[in-house]
Amino acid sequence: MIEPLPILRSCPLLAGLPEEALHELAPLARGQHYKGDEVIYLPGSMQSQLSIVAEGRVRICSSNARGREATLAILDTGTWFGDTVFSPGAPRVFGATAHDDCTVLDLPGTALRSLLQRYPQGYPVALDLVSRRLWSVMSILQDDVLRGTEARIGRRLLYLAQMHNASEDKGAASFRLTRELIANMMGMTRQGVHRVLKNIEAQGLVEFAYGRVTVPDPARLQAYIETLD
Amino acid sequence: MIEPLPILRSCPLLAGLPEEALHELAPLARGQHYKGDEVIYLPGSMQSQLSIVAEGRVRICSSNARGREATLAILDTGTWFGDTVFSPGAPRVFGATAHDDCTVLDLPGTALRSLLQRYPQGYPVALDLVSRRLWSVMSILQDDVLRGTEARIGRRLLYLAQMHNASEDKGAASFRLTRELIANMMGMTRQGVHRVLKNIEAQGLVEFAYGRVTVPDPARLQAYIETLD
DNA sequence: ATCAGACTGTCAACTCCTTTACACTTGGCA
DNA sequence: TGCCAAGTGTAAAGGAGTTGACAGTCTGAT
Repeated sequence: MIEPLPILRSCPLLAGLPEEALHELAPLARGQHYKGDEVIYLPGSMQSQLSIVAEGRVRICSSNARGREATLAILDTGTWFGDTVFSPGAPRVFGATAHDDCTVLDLPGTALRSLLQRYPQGYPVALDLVSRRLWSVMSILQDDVLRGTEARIGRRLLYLAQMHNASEDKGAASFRLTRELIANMMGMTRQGVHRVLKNIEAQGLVEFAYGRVTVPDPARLQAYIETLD
Repeated sequence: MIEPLPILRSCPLLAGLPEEALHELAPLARGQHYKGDEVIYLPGSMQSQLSIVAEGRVRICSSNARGREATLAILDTGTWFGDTVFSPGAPRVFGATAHDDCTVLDLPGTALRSLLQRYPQGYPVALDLVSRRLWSVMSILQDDVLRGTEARIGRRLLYLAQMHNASEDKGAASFRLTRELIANMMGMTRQGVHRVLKNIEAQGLVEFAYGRVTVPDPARLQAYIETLD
C-alpha cells in the first residue's frame, strides 16, 4: 500500500492545513488502484469524497447514449478531484476514469469538511483553487467562441504540457495521448483533429508518435498560438 | 442611494455569515449605477471585489481583436460576481458589462476575506456555491461536445429562464435578449441561431418579439430538449 | 516471433454553419 | 410625426468539419 501522509502534504488543496491536521486525516485515507481505462466512478453516484491522484493520471469525462464521449479534463499526478466534496448531498455530476494505470487516494468528504471547520485556515486556499478551476473552464468556453480550431487545439495541448511538467523544469513535455482523445476533448472527430495537427506538426511545434504526444518547446508553441488570433 | 444591508442579506454567497458580520460589511459597500451596455470592468484590471447585482442584469464577457464578443454568462438581480475575490493579487480574467440599466454593490475583497477569517462559518457556503458554478460551466462544455446545436440552444434558453424567475413561482419567463446575444453565447452567428430558433418557435416552446424572448412553459421546453439527446 | 487489437493516415460525399448581402420591421427620440 | 438606429428574416455561395470506409502501422501479449 501507499503512504498517505506525503501525498496529503503535496496536495495543493490541503496546503492551508497545519501538519497536525494532516496527521488526523492520514488514517482516514484509503488508497485504491485502477487499471488504465477502468471506471473510477460514474456520474450520478452518491458519494462525497476528495480524491487525490497519487500515481498515474485520471480523466474526468462523461458520455451520451450514442457512445460519444466527452473528456473534460485530464488530471496529472498530484492534482485533486471530486466535484461534490464541498456540496454534501449532491450526486456526482461527472464521471472519472483511469487514464493510465493509477493510484487514487480517497478522503471521506464528511471528515474533510469537519476538519476544515476545526482548522479554518485551510479554507482560503481551497476557495482560491476552486475559483481558479472555474476560470480555466470559462477560458476554454471563451476560446470556443473567440478563436479558431487551430488555436484551440494548440492551447489545449499547451495546457496539458504545462500541467504535465509542473514539477520538473520547463522543457520538453511528453505524455500518452491518442488523437481520438484529443478529439473527445475538443468536441471534434479524430479525422478533423488530424488535419489541424498536421499543420502544427509541420512546424515542429509538436511531435506525434503512436499513442504519444511531445511538445519539444512549450514556449515556442505558446508564441505561435498567440500569432493566430 | 441604495440600502446595502437587505442586499447583503439576500446574497447567497454571504448566507453563511451571521447578521453581525453583515452589519460590519454594510458600511464598506459602495453602490454604483451603470447604463445599459456600459462597461463595468475590463479583463486584466487589477481589482479584487465582490460585486452583487442589486438591480438589473450584468453580462460576463470578453472580446477578441476582431470585435467578436463572447458572452459567458448573464447574471440576474441578486447574483454575485467578481472572479478574483478569493484569489488576491490575480488580475481579472473576464470583463463585466451592464446588460440592462443596473445597480451593482461592490465589496472590497480584502474586507470580505478578513471578515470570513473572523466568521469562518461563512466559508462552507462560499465553497459550495463556487463549486456549483464550476459544474455548471463544465456542463456547458460537456453539452458542446455531446449534444447538437438545437439541444444546446434550448438548454441555454431554459437556463436563462430558470435563473430569471428564480424568485417568482415557476411559470412563463420573459426577458430582454437579442438573437445576436444568443449567438454570442453559443459561439454562433445570428443567422445560424435563427434557423434553429424557428424550429423551436414553431412548436410554441419559445416566443420571440423585438429584443425579447419568452419561455411560456419552461417544463415543456425541458421535456423537449431531453427528447433530442 | 508473431498476431490481434489498437492507433493512425487519407479520401470523397455530405451536412451544417458562416459569410455576405439586402430588404424589412420595430421602437425611441427629436 | 417622421426619422434613424437597432433588431430581424431570408437566401446564395463558400468553407470547415463530419461521416463512413478502408488500408497501413505500431505495440503488447501469448
